[in-house]
Amino acid sequence: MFLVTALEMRHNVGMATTVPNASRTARDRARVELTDEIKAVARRHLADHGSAALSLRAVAREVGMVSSAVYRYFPSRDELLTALIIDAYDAVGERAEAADSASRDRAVDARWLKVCEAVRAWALANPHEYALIYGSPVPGYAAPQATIGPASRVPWVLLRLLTDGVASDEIVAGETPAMSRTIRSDFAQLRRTAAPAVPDAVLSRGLAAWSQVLGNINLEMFGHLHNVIHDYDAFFTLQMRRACEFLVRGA
Amino acid sequence: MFLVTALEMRHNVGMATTVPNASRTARDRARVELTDEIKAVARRHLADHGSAALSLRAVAREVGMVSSAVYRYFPSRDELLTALIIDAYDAVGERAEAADSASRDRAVDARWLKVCEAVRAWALANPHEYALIYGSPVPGYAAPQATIGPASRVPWVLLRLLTDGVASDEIVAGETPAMSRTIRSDFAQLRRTAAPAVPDAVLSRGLAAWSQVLGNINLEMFGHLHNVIHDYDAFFTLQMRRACEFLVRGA
DNA sequence: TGTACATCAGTGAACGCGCGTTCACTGATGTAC
DNA sequence: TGTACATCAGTGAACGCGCGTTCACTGATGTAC
Repeated sequence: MFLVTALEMRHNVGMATTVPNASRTARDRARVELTDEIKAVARRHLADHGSAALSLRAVAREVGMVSSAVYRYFPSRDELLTALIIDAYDAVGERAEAADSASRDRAVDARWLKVCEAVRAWALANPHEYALIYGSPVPGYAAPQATIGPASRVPWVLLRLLTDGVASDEIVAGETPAMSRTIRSDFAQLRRTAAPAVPDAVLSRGLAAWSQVLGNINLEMFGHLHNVIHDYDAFFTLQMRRACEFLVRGA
Repeated sequence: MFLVTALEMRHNVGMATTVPNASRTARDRARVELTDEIKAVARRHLADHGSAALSLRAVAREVGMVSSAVYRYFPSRDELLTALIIDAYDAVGERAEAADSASRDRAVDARWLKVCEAVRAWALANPHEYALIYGSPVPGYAAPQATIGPASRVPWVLLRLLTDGVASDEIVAGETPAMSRTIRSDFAQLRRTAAPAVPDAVLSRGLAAWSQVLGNINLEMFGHLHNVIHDYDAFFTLQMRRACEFLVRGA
C-alpha cells in the first residue's frame, strides 16, 4: 500500500489515462489512439503469457506495426510495462471509488464490503493485471515513482471509510493491543497523512481487513483453495462479512 | 491450500528430497549429488532473475555442464521447475512442522503464532521460492499432481492445531455466521478429511487467519507497505497476535 | 491562401544475443557369467 | 577373479526460434510566414 498525500493524489489521478479531446490535430489523435491500442494489445498478451513474457515484437506484430515503430510510443519494454501497471492500479482504484460512492448513503461496514467485493470482481475479471500489481513483482523491474499515485487509490478509499466510520461512531475503537513505539509512530504518520482521528486499534484492524482481502483473493486465484472451497463467491462474502464486523466492532 | 489425506501425505512427504545412502554405486551417488547441485544453482538463479527467466542453459553453464547434459537429470525445464516447487513446499512445510513440534507443550494460540512466524521467516529468507509457490503462478506452467502432497504440509499443521484446540476447549466455537449450503458442505468435507469435530465457525476463522498470514507476507514482501510500515517484524507479530486471539476466542 | 520548412510516424535491415531441445558420439562405470 | 557386454553421463554441433534495441531512410502531416 503506497500512500501519497491528498494533494499529490489529485495531481496524479487520471494522468495515466488518455485525454480524448484535448489535442486537435489528426496526428495527435492518431497518437493517442495508437498508444491505447498498443496498451490494449499488450494487456491481452499479458493475459495470455504473463508479464515476464510480454514482448514488444509480438505486440507490434499484432498491432500491425514493425517492431521498431513501437519505440515512437514507448521508449522501452519497461516503460510499456509501467504504463500497464499504472492503468491496472487506476482501473481497480476506479472500481473501488465507484463502489464506494454508489453506496454513499449506507453504513460504513456495508460500504467497506462493497469496496472489497469490487476489488475482487475486478481481480477475477482481470487476473493477469491483478497479478501484475498484487502478485509477485516482475523480476528485474523496479516500480517507478509514477506508479505511487495510482497505487494509492484503493488504500485511500479504505482509509477514508475508516475516517468516516470513526467520525460517525460506526467504528468503535475497541481494545488497543500492546504495540511497539515504532508501530505507534507508523500509525501516527498514517493518521497524519490519510486518516485523521483514527485510533491505532482501528488502523491496525483496518490493515488486517485489507490484508484479508488480498489474502483471500490470492488463495482463490492462485489455486490454493482448489478442491477445498467450491463456491468462491459465497466464501469470499462470508469471510469479508466477518472481517467487516470485526473491523467495526473491534471484537 | 491443497489437501490430501494423511495416508497420501505420508506417502508423498520426503519423496522430493534426496535419499543419501540408499544407493551405493558411485554412479548413483554422483547422480544424487549432481541433481541436488543443479537444483541448488537453479534456486539461486530463481532468486536472481525470477521463475519465468529460469534458464536451463544458464544453470548448466554454472554447474559446469554443457546444456544438453542437464537432460540426463531433468527431462525438461518444466520438470526442473516442478522439482523446485516441490522442494519449496517441503522446505516451508518442514519449518512449520518444526515450529509446531518445538512448541508442543504450549497453548494452541501460542503454537499457531509460532507456526505463522516460521512461515514468514522462511518467506523472508527465501523470497523467490516464496513467490514461486504463493505468488502469481508461472505463466504457461500447470502444477502437476506431485506438488499436492508437499503443498498440503503447512495447511495440515494448521488444521491439526484447530483440531487440537477444539478438542482441548482452547478454541471456542463462537457464533456461527450464516452461510450457504455449498459452503457448509465444503466445510463438512474439510472436517472429514482433515479436521475432525472442528465446527464450521472455527474452520471459517481458521481460513481467515491463514489468509491473513499470506496477505500480510504479500503486502510486506511485494512492497505494498513501503513507507507505511517500517518495523515489519513488530507489525507482523501484532497482526498475528490479534488474528490468533480472534481465532481462539471467536469474537 | 500558398509555399518552404520542420516535425514526426513508420519502414526494413541489421546487431548480437540467449533460449529449449535433439541427436549421434565417446568413454567411463556397472553387471552377469 | 577376469572378461564381455550393457548402461549411462557427458560432449559438441546443430536446428529453429524469438527477443530488445539501433539506425538511416522515406513520406506524410503540421506550422510559420
